[in-house]
Order: sequence, then structure tokens, then C-alpha cells
Amino acid sequence: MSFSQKILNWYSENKRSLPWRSTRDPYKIWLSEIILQQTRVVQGEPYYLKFIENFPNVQDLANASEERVLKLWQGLGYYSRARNLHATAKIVVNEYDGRFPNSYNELLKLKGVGDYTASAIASICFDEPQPVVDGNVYRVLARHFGVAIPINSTKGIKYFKRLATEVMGRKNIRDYNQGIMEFGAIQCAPKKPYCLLCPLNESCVALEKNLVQTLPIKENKTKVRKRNFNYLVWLDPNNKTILNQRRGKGIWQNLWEFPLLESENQLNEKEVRKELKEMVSGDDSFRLLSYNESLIVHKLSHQHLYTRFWIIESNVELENGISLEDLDSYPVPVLISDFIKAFKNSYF
DNA sequence: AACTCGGGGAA
DNA sequence: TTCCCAGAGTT
Repeated sequence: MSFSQKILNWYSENKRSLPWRSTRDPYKIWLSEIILQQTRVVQGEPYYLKFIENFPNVQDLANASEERVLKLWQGLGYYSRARNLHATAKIVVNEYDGRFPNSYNELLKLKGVGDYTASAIASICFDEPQPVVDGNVYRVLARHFGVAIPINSTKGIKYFKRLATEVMGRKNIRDYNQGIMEFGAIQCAPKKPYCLLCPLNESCVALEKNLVQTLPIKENKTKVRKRNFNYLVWLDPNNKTILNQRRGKGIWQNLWEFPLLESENQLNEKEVRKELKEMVSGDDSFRLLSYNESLIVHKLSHQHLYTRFWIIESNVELENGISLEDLDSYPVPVLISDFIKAFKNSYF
């Protein structure tokens, strides 16, 4: 029996029941694929359900505000996915008459749709024989065929795409693609796969050579940048506060946060007070207190944010202050939403 | 080719 | 802690 046939057989017996498995609607498949980029199924599934409920079709998504899209995306990370999702919805509505392109090559032109996602949509919705190559597929192929080329090298990316094309089998590409990913996620898991019961164990090169724990090979370790954040949580006599929207490049683009003082070294109370006096032009009729005793370390994959929240009780009314109830309507990073939640429970 | 972009779950 | 997740865009 061929490699692809064994995958198909395994899939038919072991596939999870997932909400996007029962449709060929390109909108829904596209949405699910964007959500699942670098994201576990269990984490993405509730977001998929929320998005379908709020935006049943691409027109609804295109007509929404970016604020609303980002708010629904809040907590999922990689927020450029949400911005590109929204932008692509508008393009599909305005330039494609509301219909998604139906081929790999055309899908590839959409924002946020790369090789993997174009292959996924083309195969699942339109039966086009394009193999998906995601993290699961890299692992399955590297192990089963004993490939030691780094999966994140230019050479590796080309090699595995070619290998995936050779072994895919073209008759049921829709189930095969989902099957090999599911197989990688459940059977050929990253750590401690249970090879004894694997339907492909007789032909697995990594198992034969005792390389299951070694493959796939990945090079480059991301170095972590350390940053010091001081968030200024204003509270005026009406308990209103201030949020700013992050613009430009960097993390959390277009999300909201409290006014931020970023510094080379962590600031103490005296230094924060000095900065504040300049901001309010000499007026020092405010109370300043540190909310968190020890620093909060918010860890992103390539940045560690050493964070302190400062509460500033001011006697001056803020002009465009935001009430604490309204804070929840803004899309904010998890670091901020965690604080808001704790703050509301503890401070009043 | 290397870097940037989140957050969370599992071992 | 470390690894990695149905990757893509930018430099």
C-alpha cells in the first residue's frame, strides 16, 4: 500500500470532528486556515466559531470595522493575520465580486495567503492537487523518509515541497492533505510518538535508524530582546483613564494600550514622577503608586517585556477620558487585558 | 538569508 | 525551562 493510501486510511479512522471539516465554502476554509497559522487547533477553534457567528460570510467581514475584527482576534497573537484577513475580505468583495479565487496561483496573490494556505484552500475547496507543507508535514516526511536537511533552510523548504508533491497521491487531495497534518498532530507527534502502533512504522526510516527524536532538524534559535515597559494608568476624579493606539511597526500594531514609557533600564518611582511632571507641565497634584510589586515578565517568542503598571490618581479631569467599563471594548494585548481584569477586581 | 510577528500548551 | 503549533511578510 502506498504512503498516501496509508495516510488516507489512518485519517478515515482517526480524524477529529472539527467545524471546518464539513464544508467546502472557501470563505470558511480560508478563515480557518488563517486562524490556524502557527496556532494549535484547540486554541484556534473557539476563535473560528466566534468569527463565523459574527461574520457568516465574507461581505459581513469586509463591512466590519478593523477595531471589531481585532477585538475578536484579541488573545490569538500574530495580529497581522487579523489585519490581512480584514484587508483580503475587502479585496475579495470589491475586486473579486465576493467570490474567492479558485486556483493555487490566484489564491497566492491574496494578503496573508502564502504557499501553505493557498495549497490548503485550493485542495480542500477545489480539489487542486497541491500538497500542504506545514509543521506537521515537515515532521512526518522528515521522519518517514529520513531527511536530515533543516526544514527552515532554503534548501529544506524546496526539498520538502518537492518530496511532498511526489508522495501525495492525487485522487483525494482534500482528505490526504488534512490527513497528513492530522497524522502529524496526533500520531507522529513532536515528542514521544507511539511508534509501536503506527501504521507506517515498517517503512519509517527514522524509526529504523533510531532518529525519531532527532528529526526533523531545525536551525537558528531566535534571540530574545529584553525591553522595559512602564504603563501609566491615569485615573481622573471620574475614574476615567487614557489609552493609546500602537502605530507604525513592531508588536501589537493597531492594538490599544495605556500610555507607555519605554526605557533602557527599569525606572524607579522618582524617575517616573519626573517624566510625569513634564507631561502635565509642572502640575504635581497627583498620586503615583506602583500597581505590581514585582515586575511582570510578559514573554513573546522573541521579546521579554519587563513591565510595571503605575497608577496615577489625578485631580484634573481628562478631556477624552475612557471609563473603566468602556476599556473592554478596545482590542488590547493580553498583557493589558490581564492587567485590566486584575485591576478591576482589586483596586475598587 | 535572516528577521519579525503572540500566545499558550505540553513535557 | 524548551519546543512548537494547519506560516507569512519584510528587510
